Amino acid sequence: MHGDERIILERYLRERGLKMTHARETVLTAFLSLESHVSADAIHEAARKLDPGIGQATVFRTIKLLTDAGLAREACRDDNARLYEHAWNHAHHDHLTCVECGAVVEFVDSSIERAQEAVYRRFGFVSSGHRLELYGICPGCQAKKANSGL
Amino acid sequence: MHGDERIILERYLRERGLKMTHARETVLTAFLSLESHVSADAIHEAARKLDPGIGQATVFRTIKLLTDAGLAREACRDDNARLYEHAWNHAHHDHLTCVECGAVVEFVDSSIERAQEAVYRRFGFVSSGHRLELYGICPGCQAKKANSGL
DNA sequence: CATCAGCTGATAACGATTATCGATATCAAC
DNA sequence: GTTGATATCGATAATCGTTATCAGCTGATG
Ligand SMILES: [Zn+2]
Ligand SMILES: [Zn+2]
Ligand SMILES: [Zn+2]
Ligand SMILES: [Zn+2]
Repeated sequence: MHGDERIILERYLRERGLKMTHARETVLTAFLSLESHVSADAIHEAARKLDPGIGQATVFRTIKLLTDAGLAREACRDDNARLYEHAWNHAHHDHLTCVECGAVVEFVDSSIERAQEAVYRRFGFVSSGHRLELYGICPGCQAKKANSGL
Repeated sequence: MHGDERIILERYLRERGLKMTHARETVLTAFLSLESHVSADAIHEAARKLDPGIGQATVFRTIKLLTDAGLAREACRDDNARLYEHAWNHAHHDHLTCVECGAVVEFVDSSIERAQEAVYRRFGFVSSGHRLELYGICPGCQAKKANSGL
């Protein structure tokens, strides 16, 4: 499991004279064991279950490596903290977040993606990525509100 | 100039037993005098030119009031810091940012906006706003790259 | 005048991230 | 195996944007 990601990271490190170490492998395993959008703190916690000696600084450093290697991606921000998600074999998608309960729906909408390409062309830009976050109230929270309000 | 915004803020404050003070008026004027996307620090700097006694805390507090009153809106984030822009008589728009030089183009694309509505309907959410940021390389930076690279 | 709530600026506190540092691990060259 | 250069580690301090705290001020009310 997660063999691909390990190989990707190993190659990324080797290509710039860096080393695949136990700590980095532990952080990678911890990150891959978590789903959806996780904070550096959550990754640290998961990593310490595998090896209690892993330090917080190493987690931050390794997250940066994972991001540069294309294995992680900054997904959004939980108010103050950055949240990361898997980027390898995890196709591009955007996020629809409930402002009441925090639920997150991942979606892809091809007509949005196409329209974005048209915007790039309109202004002569070459695309290098985008971030789209829709905010709203999910069906569950709508029902809750309707019940309490009526 | 800026009479509308002043009246909006005054009413917002009065409705909840708060007061229109000199410091708040100064911060509002400073904010309105700046264009595009500004940090709390930039607003503080502009406010101190009007009244050197304005404190940093007051700027943060007033920005929150302006946001709640509908006069300001959190536009994006300059890495770590939040950036604000005018929200009154300043129609909704999204941002196209050059990752090389930092230039920002504001745009509205009705087909993107419509497609977003369709996403809300698809998942049964009630919309409460969205944030779309496109990143790319502007024509100027493309030319610069082509010249130096060739 | 006395009171009371809101407001102010300075300062301390906070939390996420980054930089620093001495100690340790790695590994090629000798 | 020894050496030495370099990378890495975890702990800790430092940074930086933002918030909370607090003592003094202001302006209205009675
Ligand atoms: Zn997208
Ligand atoms: Zn996601
Ligand atoms: Zn939009
Ligand atoms: Zn804008």
